[in-house]
Amino acid sequence: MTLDVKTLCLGVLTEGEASGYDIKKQFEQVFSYFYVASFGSIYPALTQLAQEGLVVCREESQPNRPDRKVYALTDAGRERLIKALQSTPPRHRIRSEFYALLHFAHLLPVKRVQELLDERIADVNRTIEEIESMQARFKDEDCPLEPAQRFEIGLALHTLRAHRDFIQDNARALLREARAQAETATSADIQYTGTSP
Amino acid sequence: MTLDVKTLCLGVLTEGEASGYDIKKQFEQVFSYFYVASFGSIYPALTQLAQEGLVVCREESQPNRPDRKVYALTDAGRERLIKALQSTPPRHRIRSEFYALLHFAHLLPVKRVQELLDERIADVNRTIEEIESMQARFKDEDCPLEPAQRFEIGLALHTLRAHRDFIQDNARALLREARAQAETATSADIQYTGTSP
DNA sequence: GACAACATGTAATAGGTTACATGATTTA
DNA sequence: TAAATCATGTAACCTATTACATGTTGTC
Repeated sequence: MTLDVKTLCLGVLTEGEASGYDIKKQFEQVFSYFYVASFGSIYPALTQLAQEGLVVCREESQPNRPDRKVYALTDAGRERLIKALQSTPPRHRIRSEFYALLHFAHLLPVKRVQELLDERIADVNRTIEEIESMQARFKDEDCPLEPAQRFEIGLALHTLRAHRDFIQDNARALLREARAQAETATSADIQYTGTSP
Repeated sequence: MTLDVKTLCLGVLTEGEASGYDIKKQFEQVFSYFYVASFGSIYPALTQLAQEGLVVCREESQPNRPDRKVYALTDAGRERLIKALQSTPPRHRIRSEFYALLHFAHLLPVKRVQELLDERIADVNRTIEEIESMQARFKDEDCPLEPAQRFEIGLALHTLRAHRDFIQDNARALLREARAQAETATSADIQYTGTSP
């Protein structure tokens, strides 16, 4: 079994009522570094959960704002969530264009490789900042994080920083080697430089 | 654009001819920690690539073995690959049941949390060993890895070890806190212990 | 006047996975 | 004799993304 959007929605709803829009924000702010979901999967998920009686829906009209559908967890929903959490194996999959591109970097101009490394560092830094700002938000609101959530955030930050630091510490040497190899290579037959006539 | 199975197949074929079966092995042995693909996606990918003229196929019969279809990269295929590598943004997505489960660990018995951490450590160690054995294989065969490939492997190992070490260094404290919280909680209303009558 | 935030939803499409069908040979 | 390795392929299914449709209010 795999933890799908439906189950994660139940999870978000353990923290209180929410609309599909709210849940999307929660996904972005809290789960984004290990789970991505779009409206196109969240709205249908909520509809299904309501049909199964795992959530209840109440329509709310607001002044100067579109109506919203506010969902709340039912007892059945809570049970279902806990069963799912009990039986889901703790998988962790990576789908990385970055690693794949590195693997074939010898087919690319050195400039492009440098770009890849720079973009990756920027990306990781953005993720780190997002997680840190979430951390700060929870501190302010004094809605305390669970111990396992602090652990989770600590682990994510530690892992991301190690990843970034390795790139920063070894990028120079890699680019130097790559440049040396590019010069040695018999002109244009190995690398695509984009400069052949 | 996203780096799909078709493009990765072209990539594998830059290292020489291969059958679908060979390519699957390459995916498992070399890409497995950042890209997973099954036969159900590889075989159709090769058929399509052949139709597009990006690879050529030659049927080979072997004694005491089933026939195999050996694919080779064409010039068009090589060009297409390089264009894809040039234009693909270096994304890196994680889909982690492990992190998700940690996020809702307060809904689970401490024993289950311990299990999750243990399984994760075992998983990471398995991945590390796989990568190290691949590294060793390349050393033996004296088919030297490209600089960027050594970088890639170094980065993966460094990141995985940091991830594992954080878990190992902090698991005890987490479990202690979780146990303390479980005792404080007013009996069965927060946690599912599986022991209520 | 354009864009972002608020708010929900659907249809087409993408990009896989899983399970099944088939079958010989080698190894434990 | 059971299982693993070699070898290819398809059909059903799943899950989620992208793009679109619709409309208000507040901000630059």
